[in-house]
Amino acid sequence: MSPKSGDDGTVVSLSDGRTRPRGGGEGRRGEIVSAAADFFAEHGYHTVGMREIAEAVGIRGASLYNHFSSKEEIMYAIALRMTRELQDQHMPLLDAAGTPRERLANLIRAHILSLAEHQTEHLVSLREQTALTPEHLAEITDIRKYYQRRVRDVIAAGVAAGEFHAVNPHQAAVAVLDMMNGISWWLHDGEDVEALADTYTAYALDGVLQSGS
Amino acid sequence: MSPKSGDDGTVVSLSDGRTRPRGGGEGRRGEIVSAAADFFAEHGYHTVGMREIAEAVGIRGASLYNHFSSKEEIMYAIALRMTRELQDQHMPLLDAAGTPRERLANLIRAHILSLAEHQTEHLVSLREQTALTPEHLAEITDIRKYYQRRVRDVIAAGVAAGEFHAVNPHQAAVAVLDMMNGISWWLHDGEDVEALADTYTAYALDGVLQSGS
DNA sequence: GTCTATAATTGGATAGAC
DNA sequence: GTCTATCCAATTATAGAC
Repeated sequence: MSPKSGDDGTVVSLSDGRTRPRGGGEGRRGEIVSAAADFFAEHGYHTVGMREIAEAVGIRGASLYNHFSSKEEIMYAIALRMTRELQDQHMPLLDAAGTPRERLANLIRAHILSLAEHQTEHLVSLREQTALTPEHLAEITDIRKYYQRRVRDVIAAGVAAGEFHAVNPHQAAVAVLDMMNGISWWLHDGEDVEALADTYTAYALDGVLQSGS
Repeated sequence: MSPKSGDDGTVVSLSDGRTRPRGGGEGRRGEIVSAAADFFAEHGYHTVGMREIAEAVGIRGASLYNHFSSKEEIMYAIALRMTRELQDQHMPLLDAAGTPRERLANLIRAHILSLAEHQTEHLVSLREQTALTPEHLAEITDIRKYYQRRVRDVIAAGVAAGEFHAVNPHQAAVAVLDMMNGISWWLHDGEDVEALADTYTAYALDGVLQSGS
């Protein structure tokens, strides 16, 4: 087994010809999460059975319980991966040097690019929140709220610096995030994601945040 | 039974002190749909049992089948009520006299007001699409697409008239609709809906549609 | 870590009396 | 139209061998 691969040797080919183990490098667990996310996105959390998920990764239903203690734990892993990944990768962009406008532009671009890269997981973690236990939901919600607060703060900083006209940073942050997250519902393969990111950056920075409301 | 009421006499009090039968005036069926929508919004379609819905309207689970042939038919009624209502009530606003900008402003306001009035149904019909049969989903999707096309067309008309700067009416329509529909997820009682409609109208007309992308 | 077999429960839907 | 009683299928999760 020469190129580094998943536990069963499954690999995913990248655009430059190299390969990486399927499932985000977490081995079998990552494989399961990715397969489950695809099914959940297509058919919804509750219509998908453990047997289907298992079959997709080449094992039997019962064997899933060697990796996750319940179906909900798989869903939780999806939601956590998405929210944490967005937070860990994007918050540094808001902490970096630059004007508020520049920092927000970087975040919007990064947000849309990761959303496009993990579209199914993102859609599932937005749509299937009711599948989470109250404790897990609370944890996910906290992370989301923190992310939203940070966006609000950089908008407020931009308003203070005279770069934006919006008078209500909280409401503007919600509107911009809802507009971006909506992309998860309709983005299809073959779309020019870079152009999409440019367009939405303009919608936000030269649009919503200049509307003077 | 003096004021007009539901089959069981249940009434809803309006802001001016008058009452109307609960459930949108469709009698028992409307009552069931409203109760189901509340539960679906709170806990998700699949976590809610027929027995719970029945109990909420004061009957037994089996009796629901005198009004709906299946649980999915209840969900379908929710989705159809929301999509058709938006279409029937709002398309005339786009057909009326006035500039594209004025007509779109009227639609945005009406969209947000009905969304606030029927928030739970709206959230459910957006989020629980995977609960619908393929046939019903296709029907709902067609109505949604038509609505979106009409918004795109009025944007295109506004661009042609020099009222808007957006170069891609389709993408701008999607962004504006996603931004508005996002409201369903977080709107809470006591919010000033009129002010919200004003703000979002500005986000769209003076924001996204002036961003020049 | 995966398997077969099965437990345990849930939940949508039906039958037939009233 | 509503009830009680029940069926039946599906599905999460466990037990214990390999």
